[in-house]
Amino acid sequence: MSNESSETKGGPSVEPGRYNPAEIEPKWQAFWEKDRTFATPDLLADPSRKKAYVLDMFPYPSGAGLHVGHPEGYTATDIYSRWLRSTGVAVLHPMGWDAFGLPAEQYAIQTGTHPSVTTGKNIETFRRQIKSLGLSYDWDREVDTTDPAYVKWTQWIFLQMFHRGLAFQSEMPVNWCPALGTVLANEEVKDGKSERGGHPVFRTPLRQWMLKITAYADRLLEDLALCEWPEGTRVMQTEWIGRSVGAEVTFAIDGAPGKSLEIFTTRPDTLFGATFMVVAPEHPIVKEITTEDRKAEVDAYVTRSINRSERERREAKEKTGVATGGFCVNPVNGAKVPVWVADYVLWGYGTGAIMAVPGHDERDFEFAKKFGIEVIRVVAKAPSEMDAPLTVAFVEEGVAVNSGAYDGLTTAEFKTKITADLEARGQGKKRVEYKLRDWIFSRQRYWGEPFPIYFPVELEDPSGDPRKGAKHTVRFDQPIAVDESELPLRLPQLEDYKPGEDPAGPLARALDWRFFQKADADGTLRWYARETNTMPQWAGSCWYYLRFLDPKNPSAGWDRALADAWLPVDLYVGGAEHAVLHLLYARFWHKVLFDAGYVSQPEPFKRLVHQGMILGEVEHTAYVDPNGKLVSRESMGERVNDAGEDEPFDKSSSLTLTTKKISIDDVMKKGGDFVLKAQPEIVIDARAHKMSKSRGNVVNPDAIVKQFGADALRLYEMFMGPLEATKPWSTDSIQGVRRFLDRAYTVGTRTPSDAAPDDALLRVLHRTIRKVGDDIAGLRFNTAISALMQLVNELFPLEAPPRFALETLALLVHPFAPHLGEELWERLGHSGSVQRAPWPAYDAALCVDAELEIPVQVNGKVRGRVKVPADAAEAAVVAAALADEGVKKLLEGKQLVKQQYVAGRILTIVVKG
RNA sequence: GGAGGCGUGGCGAAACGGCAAACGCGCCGGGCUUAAAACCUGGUCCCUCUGUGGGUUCGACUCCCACCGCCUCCA
Repeated sequence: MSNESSETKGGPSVEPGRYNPAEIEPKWQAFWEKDRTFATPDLLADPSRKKAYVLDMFPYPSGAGLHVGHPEGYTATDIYSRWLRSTGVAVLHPMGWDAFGLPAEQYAIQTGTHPSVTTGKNIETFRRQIKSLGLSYDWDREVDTTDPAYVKWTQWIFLQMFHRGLAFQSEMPVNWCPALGTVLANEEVKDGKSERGGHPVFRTPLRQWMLKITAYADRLLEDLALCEWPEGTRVMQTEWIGRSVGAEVTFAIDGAPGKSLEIFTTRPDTLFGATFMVVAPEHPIVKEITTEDRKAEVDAYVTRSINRSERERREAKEKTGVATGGFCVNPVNGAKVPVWVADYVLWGYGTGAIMAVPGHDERDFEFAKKFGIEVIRVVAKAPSEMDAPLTVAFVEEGVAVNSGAYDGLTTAEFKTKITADLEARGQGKKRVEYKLRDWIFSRQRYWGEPFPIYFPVELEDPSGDPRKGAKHTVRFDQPIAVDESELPLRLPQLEDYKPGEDPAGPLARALDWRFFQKADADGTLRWYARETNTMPQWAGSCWYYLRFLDPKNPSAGWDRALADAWLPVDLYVGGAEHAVLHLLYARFWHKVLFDAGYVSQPEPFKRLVHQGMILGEVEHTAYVDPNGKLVSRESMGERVNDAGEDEPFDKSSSLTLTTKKISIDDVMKKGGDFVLKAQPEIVIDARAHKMSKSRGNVVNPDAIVKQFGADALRLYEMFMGPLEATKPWSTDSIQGVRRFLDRAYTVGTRTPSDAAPDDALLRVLHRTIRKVGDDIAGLRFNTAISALMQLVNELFPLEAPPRFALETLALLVHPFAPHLGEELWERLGHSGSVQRAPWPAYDAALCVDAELEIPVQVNGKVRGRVKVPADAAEAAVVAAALADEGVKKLLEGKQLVKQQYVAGRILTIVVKG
């Protein structure tokens, strides 16, 4: 109600009787809540009804609150959902919180506040902010992954995997970061340091829970065909799984009858070019094969390598390795080939051993060159090039050369033939290998789901108490599942959340929680120890879309009948940063549940869309050297400074440059560049950057809602450009959509006339109905809004617009600007939500103008325009065109070659002579 | 280095292979006002002009090839 200038600074002031979002938005939000307007219909009671499950990737409720990127995807799904509901579809559109995670725990470490308290507060903020946007979620279905009632079923799913042998323990060399007190995934480690905080990371073997995602590799790959997903995302998943077909080949070890080395290769056709073998430093054969004289060097190398991370080893610029002194025998030609150990071969992939073919593999070539090993060409573009020297590895396919009886075969033929031949001789077989590894599923942290697993404890003194330090051994090799009736297994309260230097994690210190006694079958009390690792943050988000189906069910994670009715998710919207891991993990869990009979759809998410990133406002920056001299863009280079950061420098003077913000008023366009008005020879940068605290260009949605209203924020974010595109923010442009809402309100609240719309207006209305509906279905919200703007511009001059026009406006605008839509609908005399009114229908015949102006093209150029009735036949259009002076002149004395009329669009005539 | 995407007015953008620039921002003028903002109203020329060069086609922003530049992800 307040229109004090201090509160609306920068935004439009509100006069009485005008559009005032501060008044109508809370009003309708309260109405929806009371009216339960967005309650999910009971699909089981009405199984024939069309359904749509519309889902947003639920957020991690961070302390920073909502970001303008969040409303982008949320508004898109909201518009889609509201539109679907008004067309009679049963819609499930829920929201929840992915609330386990590191920040709350870090905060707890610093302040001693329990993470559940921090999490609760953050959720409250997020919920308030999201509700202020007028999003049509069914809030009765809200879920929180940290809620014990939710954790219960996360643990239950884990047990299903455990019982199926899909969850197992393994000693894994992991990325252990003592500072963070956790094991990090490979993608969380950059250059030997943690991505978060930059703490050093070490390779160390640690007992870990693993999930056997590799067992599903083929199905995860194949079923991508069922996913209507962005091409890029499907490609990324495919590459992440990394299926490759090749052969496992057995190389006998020279001088050790009966002993052999198995290698995996995708290029068995290059076997004749194998001039050495390489085994991973972890390979057990290293010990057996290394000769006495090589032992010291090999041992030193192996020790050094094992401490390097896999990533480091893969990315290493310089190949390293040492010869073991041992030899293998090439099964195809009996040649003796030396065996090397080198860390560019990874123990986790294939068999941890390769045959090295320097002629046709880049890494092998590099290695051979460095160590002076022979390079043999066995593939060539043509047989005549069999002796062409190799200056780089020839990795393409071609025809076989120098390969005995196989010479002349194409790469593909050779692969098939040699694989079959090796198999017949028992020296190899076809093998499929994946880049995908099993998923390291445990974290040594507090704020996560505890594993519902415990282990027997063996005491040196059977009457001792392990909680009081009695000597004991935990039998990790005998994991026992917590009985389902005892779920959820809750986290203990702790005073101290710090991870500490013990990789077992903070839960290991909760002795009263960790150790407990239980009676045996014969009645004797025995000690047990709980698992002290917790699950990673991914766990909760792997199945939240299932809990939304049945969020309050105390006796099951979800009801199977509800899953059958609602799945799959019809539209899933979220950031591209989850293109690989979250989506792959969730698909994996889903398939496990599918196999276990808890869901009957093979894939969880049918149509997936990634909303584009919203960047900060465009900034104009000039480069300045230390003497204050401006340096033009083209003489600027980038280099790495002593601190290891990229920095700009002047290529002519070599001085380090700093950036200086330039006001748009001091800038002008020259050619394709922006230059300073005062010094046009200085080219400056004009671009938008990612929003970040350090850059100070973060836009807070709360402030925008306060200044312009939620409908304006929603509309602006949808009007900026295509949903998937990266777009720069512009506060100036919000004024434009706010102005539109203002005008829509002004015209929409005029007293309607009961007269029917005239023909022209009627056609505009029908065309707009069609356009807006089609665009919503295709998620083209920017063009739908443009059509609504045109409609309002059309209606604005009318003092008393026809009632039909105003009702159509209210109905069409409501998915985008729901508060305004409701207000207009109410002011037109309706009671109840506009959401319950049916979406207007259009008449296709009324979607075109009665009379069209058809351009006439002669030899590729538009030479005239003719007005014809919309349904005019080709002959009539041609006749009209020939009557056109300009066209007639061009045709005189020429010979007609071709004439084509594209109905309603264009008439094209081609003449010669 | 690889994969995916994108290059259209001063800016965000629009355009089933068929009138390039809809819609909005900004800018300029007029009205209202003592004045300004807001609001209303009109304008935003010229250049066949869609990153560059080729090709397909009666016709290319759109399809194909090459190049240049930018972004994202992976290495």
